[in-house]
This record gives sequence, structure tokens and C-alpha cells, in this order.
Amino acid sequence: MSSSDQKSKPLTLKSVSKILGVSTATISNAFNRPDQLSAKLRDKILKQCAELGYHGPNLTARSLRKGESGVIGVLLSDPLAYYFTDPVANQFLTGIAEVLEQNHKQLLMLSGAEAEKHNSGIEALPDGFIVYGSQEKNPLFARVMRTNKPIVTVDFDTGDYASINIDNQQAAESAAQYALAQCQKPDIAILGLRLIQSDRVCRITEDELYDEGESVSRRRLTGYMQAIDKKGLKIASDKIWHIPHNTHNNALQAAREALSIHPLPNCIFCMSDVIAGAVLTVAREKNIPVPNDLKVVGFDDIPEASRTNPPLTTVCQKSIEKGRLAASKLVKGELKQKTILTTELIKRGTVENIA
DNA sequence: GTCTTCACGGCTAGGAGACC
DNA sequence: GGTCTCCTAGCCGTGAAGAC
Repeated sequence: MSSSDQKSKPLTLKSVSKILGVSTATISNAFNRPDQLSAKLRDKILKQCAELGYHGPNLTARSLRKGESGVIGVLLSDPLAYYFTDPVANQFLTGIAEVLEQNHKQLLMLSGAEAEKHNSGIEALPDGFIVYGSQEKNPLFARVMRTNKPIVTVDFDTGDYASINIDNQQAAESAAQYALAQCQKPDIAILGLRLIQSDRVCRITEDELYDEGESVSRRRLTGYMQAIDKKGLKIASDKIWHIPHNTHNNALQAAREALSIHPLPNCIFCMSDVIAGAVLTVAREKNIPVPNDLKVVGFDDIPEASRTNPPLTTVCQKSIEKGRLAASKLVKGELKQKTILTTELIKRGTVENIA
């Protein structure tokens, strides 16, 4: 090998083995399996490698040979940037990251948003996938399934894959029942999240609604509606808002609309704590006292929920635990069980005055 | 006990041969 | 001669098996 070759080509196990006059396996063993060679030879090889500037076997080639990369993919249906701003997704990813770090694995976030336009083949890299949220329309999910690698789904269920869910319908119904029990003459509005196929904040019509299988929020809506129905009440679809993204600005727009109608609602069921937080902001702007003249229920129990004024009554869905459990199932190879996590109604100050 | 040889994995570049 | 298809070698490191 000429000196110019050495400059242009990176050192490999093979080229280093030629220079040192030992086999490729001996150098591999010096780095990764010290018990396979004498301490004396190992020290000599490591020293010579350091002098050459060779710092150990190539990870790409290692994963090629071993058939595993040490990487777990998290398949997401929205653009990646969304998951850095959404507090629920943040908690979920935190739980995953904790378990993967403990098991010396890396995390790769994969967005389906661009998958239709660009077939990068990125799904070939991870050893397994955590699939977060409904992916029925995500072309990348179809490609992930074709890899035949382990999959754990979260917040949706399909086929024989292991899954982690909560009972959204029951949790929403319980929260709504509690709020309605505190309300003398309920006038209800619902601020929903992703109930229909639309990118703008708007009120819904029932024939546009997603199926329950497609949307977590749709199941929460069914829960709220059941509580309303059991109380002998009705809610018109023009008092149900669709919010396309779980952001404060989107939620503010819906909250301002909901608190501008006549008669003013005195009980608002929200499908996330971000939305409920926006309702509290608008209530403050309009000097509507909470909980006396307006009762507000959230969903998720994000950290901010306990810091609002008054603190938010909400459904705790243990997002961190969801992430931990999903990663744990994948790492341990528990790939059949379908798990329903329990939820808890957290009673704070937005439904009744709690000392 | 120590070290080497060799098959293997998925993919690609390049060569060989067939066809129009 | 140009295009297409098929085949092979090479990439790179690991791990089992074999040699000394």
C-alpha cells in the first residue's frame, strides 16, 4: 500500500492486519474479546493501532456482520419537529430513552411525513420499532412491517403486534361524569383534537368524524358523549371544536371561539392539557371565574397541569411509563402481549374548589 | 492457550454475455 | 454499437472451527 493510498483510504481491520502482520480476527479480538489472545500481544496490537490512527472496528461493518445495529426506531406519524414541542410526546420519548440507555441502545426517530416522497430505506437500520400513534395512512409503516423486525405499537393496535394502550373512552367518560356531577345546569362545549381531516380549527359535523379505530381523540369524544348522554343531556355538534395540532396557538383560537358563543358554556371538556391551558388563559382574559362559572377538564396530566391557576383537573395517562414499557417490551423480546395501562383522574381546582 | 482460516451477512460496482 | 440482464467479486468485521 503506497503512502498516498493510506492518506486517501481510511484504515480498516484488513489494512491494519497487513501492516502489523497478524490476522484480521486477532485485531478484532484485541479490541472486543481480550480473552481470545495473550495480554502481551493485545497490548502490542492496541499500541501499534493507536500509533497508526486506527481506533477500532468499523461499526457499520460490525452491524452488517452481526445483523443488528443497536438502534431502536420510533416511528412517528407527524413531522419530527412536532414531537419536540408536544409535552405528551416529550414524556413518552423520555421514558423510551431511559430504558434504551440502560440497555446500551440508541434511539432513531423516524417520521412518516416525508416517507411518501423519499424512499431512503432508513427502516433497514433499526433492530426493532416502537410505533407511536395510528399509522394507517403512513407509507413508512407498511415498509417497517415488511422488514419483519420486532414491533411494539403504542396508542393504537394492529395485527399480532404487542401493543400498549389506555382505555381512552372510559377515562374520558369518568372525567366528564365527575365534572358534570359538580355542575348545576351544565352547558357543555368540547375542544377536541384531530377529530376530522382538516388543517384548520373549526367546529365539526358528525359525518366528517374519524372512525374510533383511527383516532385516540375520537375514542375520548365517545367517552365524553357517553357521560353527557347518561346524564340525560345533549350536545350539538356546533359546540364541538376540531383542533388540528396540539399547540397553544391552535388551542387559543378554539378557546376564544368557544368562550364567545351565547349562551356561554360553563363546562368544557378538553382532549389535552395544552388545550385546557389555553381555555384557562382565555377565561382569565374574559374575567370568567374558574371553577365557579366555568369548569375545565384536561387530558394527559403533563407537568404544566399542576402549575396552572387554578391547577388543572385532568386524566393522568402516564406517558413516561408508556415509553418505558414500550422500550422494555422491545428490549426483552416480549412481542405478543397487549397491555392496557390504567389511568387516574387527578382532581385539582378547575372543576371544584379543592383546598 | 493462542492464533489463523474461512464462511457469512446485504449491498453495489463492474464485467460478461445476450439481444435488438 | 447500444442497451439490458445476470453474475461475480469486493466491501468489512464477526464468530465458529481448526491448526499449532
